[in-house]
Amino acid sequence: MQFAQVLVDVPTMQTDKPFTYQVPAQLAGDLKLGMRVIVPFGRGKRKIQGFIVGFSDHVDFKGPVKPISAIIDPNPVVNDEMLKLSAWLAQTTFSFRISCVLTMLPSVMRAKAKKVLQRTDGELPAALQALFGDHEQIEFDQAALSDEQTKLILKAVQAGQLSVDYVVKNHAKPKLITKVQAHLGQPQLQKILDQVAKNAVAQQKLLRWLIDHPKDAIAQPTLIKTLGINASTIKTAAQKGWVTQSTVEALRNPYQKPIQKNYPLQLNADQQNAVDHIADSIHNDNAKVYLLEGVTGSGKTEVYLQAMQKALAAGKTALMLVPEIALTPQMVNRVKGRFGNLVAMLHSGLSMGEKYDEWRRIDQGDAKVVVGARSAVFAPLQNIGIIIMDEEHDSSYKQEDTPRYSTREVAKWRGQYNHCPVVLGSATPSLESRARASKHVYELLMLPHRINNQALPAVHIVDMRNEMANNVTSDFSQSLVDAIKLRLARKEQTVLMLNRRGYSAFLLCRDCGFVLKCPNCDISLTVHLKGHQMQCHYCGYEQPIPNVCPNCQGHHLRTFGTGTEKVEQELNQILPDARVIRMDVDTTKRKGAHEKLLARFGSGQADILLGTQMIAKGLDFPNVTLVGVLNADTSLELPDFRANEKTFQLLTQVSGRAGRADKAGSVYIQTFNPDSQAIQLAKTQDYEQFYRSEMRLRHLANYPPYFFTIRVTASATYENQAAGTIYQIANFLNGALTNRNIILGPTPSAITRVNNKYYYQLIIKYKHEPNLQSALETVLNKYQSATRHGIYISIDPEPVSFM
DNA sequence: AGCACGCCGACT
DNA sequence: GTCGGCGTGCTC
Repeated sequence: MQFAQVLVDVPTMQTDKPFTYQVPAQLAGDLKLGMRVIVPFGRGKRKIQGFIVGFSDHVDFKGPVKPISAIIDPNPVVNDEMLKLSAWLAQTTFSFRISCVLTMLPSVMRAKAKKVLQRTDGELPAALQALFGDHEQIEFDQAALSDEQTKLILKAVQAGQLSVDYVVKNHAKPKLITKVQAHLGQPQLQKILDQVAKNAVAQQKLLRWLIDHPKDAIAQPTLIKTLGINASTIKTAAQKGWVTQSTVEALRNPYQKPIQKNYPLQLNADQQNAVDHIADSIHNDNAKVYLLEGVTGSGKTEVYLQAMQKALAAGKTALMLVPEIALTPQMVNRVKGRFGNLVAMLHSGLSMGEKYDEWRRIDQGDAKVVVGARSAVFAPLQNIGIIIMDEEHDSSYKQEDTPRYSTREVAKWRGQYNHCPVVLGSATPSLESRARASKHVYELLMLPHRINNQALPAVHIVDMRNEMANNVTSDFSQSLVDAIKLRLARKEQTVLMLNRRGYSAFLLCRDCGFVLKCPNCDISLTVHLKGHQMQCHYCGYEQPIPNVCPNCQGHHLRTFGTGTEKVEQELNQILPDARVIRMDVDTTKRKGAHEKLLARFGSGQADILLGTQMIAKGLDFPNVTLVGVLNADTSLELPDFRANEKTFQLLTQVSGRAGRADKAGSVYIQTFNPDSQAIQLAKTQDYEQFYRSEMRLRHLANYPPYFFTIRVTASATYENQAAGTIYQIANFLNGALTNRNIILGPTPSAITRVNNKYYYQLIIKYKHEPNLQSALETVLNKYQSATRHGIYISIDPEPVSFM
């Protein structure tokens, strides 16, 4: 194997193929497939990161072949499965293979090459001399240097006084700790202890500990802390030969709190049936996809846990995916309580280092169960026995930037590769999945009953048009207020949902009709009382709330569209004694804030939990007997064909938060569209009927699941560039594709300008389109050079929204 | 991406 | 004449 095929870390169309490199003799024995290496690339001395994707004995490339410079990690970081998966992913998501490889790995492996300036010989100009000081080499960070300095440096390089070198920076460093262990036997230590000076207290403490723990290897910092001694005592002890110090890899474990063990629960007949079916596939290496449709509170989680247990019992591993927001401590404790140290967690709350450590635990085979959000679908588990995807309809499973993969599709691919079942679970499956179950592509498993046959909560629809007619300007109907008061009196808890954060959606001048907009985006600014700022939810722009109209200097500015901040204020007025916790992006930004707020609510330190849709999932608080939805219309009014589906799912999910233990629950849904299908059916929580009625609408309008969809977006600095490009693409596609598909648009995207870039899009609806893949690849190739002019094309297969 | 080459206008 | 602006092409 003289040559290696290397995927270079340069995400462009022209470099999206393996490059051939020589295997130098000194690396020949160590190089393995999937290893991360450093290679020279380009004319200069530029060095970059690459991944070995193949070996060969001959070269096809005509031209000089360079040798691989070095190996980055001692072991391969990408296995055979991941190499194949990355190729498939690159093709189906129209993205670069290297981008796919990098998304599968922890972010610390996104190495960046650093330029370093090295002194060679001769006197440097005074200005540069000052820059170097005593150092022989410094980092060449052009951004931190002035133009003058850069010029001087380039001159010095040409004159041979300096040289530019490249260092590929690797952040993926395992954390190392020093362990201490007794080196002598107990009798010898005892003898030393007897002879040691009476005032050498620290040494005595250490010796006593060593005598008590003859075998233990303890982390040095822990030993220092427990004994109250310092590092020099241990150093001296090592020099005297009492102890040995060794450096080992420390894996940061983010959940070190002791977790209460829990045991499998008794299953009801439906649950048992589901577990039996899944177990059957596990034992027969059958890559079947199951749709587990269970009403809220039907015990899906217990089915998951017991199915995973079956996989472990068969000597295999288990992967469980959950929406990011549902990774609550409750969920974590439940899984950890069942499988203990075998569990690795992957979620956004971990630091980069912690994620890397968890990844390594999985890679080394120390963790057999992985629980995590979207990106955990790439966890380097081997010999997977089951993949579970909870709340499979959740939109957070779709990655919204490149590679725009669907977690569900990746999970199914891995199911095929590992010959294991994939379980998609939901109370409100996506219509796509439910339709596939009807066509027997998936096997449908139903959990129609709640645990202990508990009744579903009673749902009341409150017609807000009547409330308005009664001249009520509050965001609360009288019936909802009465219901909350009743819970307060009974010392029960309430969950209130309003799907809009901030104080109010926009600020309007009643004199001239002016609405304050973001200077960078085509969107109105949201009023936030906290910090007294107007905020853009798209680009993060902020400015103080104006006192007078910026347009006419009038004083009649009014806020419209209630957000959670305002509701919190209203609650304090209507129910001054109620203790309210508000949970939205603004109150949960800090690390751990989410958990803290939920823990406070769970322990009864508040009466009302008010939040955006982040409170709709997975919460299980037995004392919650009332759920109020303040405005069910926000998601219904979206200009998206999935508006009904999203509304029904959200209402059903949030309703499921009420009455989960022995107390009956009730739900109040306030709406201006009480007759809408989505809201009427959420009342009875009848998913099957919703499915049937919504399928009819989708069929009539040629929408998914009857059609596949793909979105092509052109973005550019100038509006005419974006528009011009998308029209050219539309023309090309009309010629290149068969006439059996439908192209919607081109149109400006719902928010045409975001962060000073213009977005235009078109949507292709198709059933079977043989030319699609090649036509879209042609589009990408054609417009690849346009990136130089700030024009970008993006292709999104099965977008979650058409906006 | 990032770098070099190369072709044009404006300076010591 | 040469310095440096940016448009273009290539990287094993």
